[in-house]
Amino acid sequence: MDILTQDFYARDTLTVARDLLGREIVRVLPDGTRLVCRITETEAYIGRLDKACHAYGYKHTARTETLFAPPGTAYLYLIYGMYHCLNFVTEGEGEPAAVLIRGAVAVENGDIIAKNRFGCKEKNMNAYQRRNFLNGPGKLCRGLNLTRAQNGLSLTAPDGGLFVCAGQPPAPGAIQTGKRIGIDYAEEAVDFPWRFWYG
DNA sequence: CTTCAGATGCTCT
DNA sequence: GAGCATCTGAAGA
Repeated sequence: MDILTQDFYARDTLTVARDLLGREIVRVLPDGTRLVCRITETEAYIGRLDKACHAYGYKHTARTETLFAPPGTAYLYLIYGMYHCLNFVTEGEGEPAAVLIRGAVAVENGDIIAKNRFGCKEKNMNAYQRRNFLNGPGKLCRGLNLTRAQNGLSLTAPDGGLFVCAGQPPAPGAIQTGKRIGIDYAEEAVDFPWRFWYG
């Protein structure tokens, strides 16, 4: 198992966001079951200069403390009262930044992920469910059974039950870039092309 | 295919 | 009290 180390996350956030495409998120359940999915869509958030980032202007609050944690830390928070978003902390000492995981495809134990999402087996999903399986941050967290209970976990320690493996990154030419989703409040930052996807 | 309202609770002012 | 890095189901074109 080639688990990505802290060096991977301790880089420029835009670089990490691109480089995370094709990588595999491994979620080890308490009973040892491995839920695995491949990352297909990411977004970068950089507190230093990005009004869409929770820690814009180095703002410290109870929620943003995780963004100041070492690179390779999982940042999870509750959104709209009922969904969760999974991020990976990037950059380095004192620089609050992270990559939001917006989309993925199931690789291992898809039946359990499908059960978390729709209460059925992967094979029994209808066409609409297949198309909308893990293509959103809230959907991904629901499928992998991730909540704020995992906030602050280290992604570089295998015993945490959440880490990322090397996987198979796409060819650079296959990566598409665009504006981020759902941050209309962020003034000039709404136009930053910090969303990456492929496939 | 599209738009649209409602759900639901934490976070920050 | 206002707003939120979302999703779903229903209804219409």
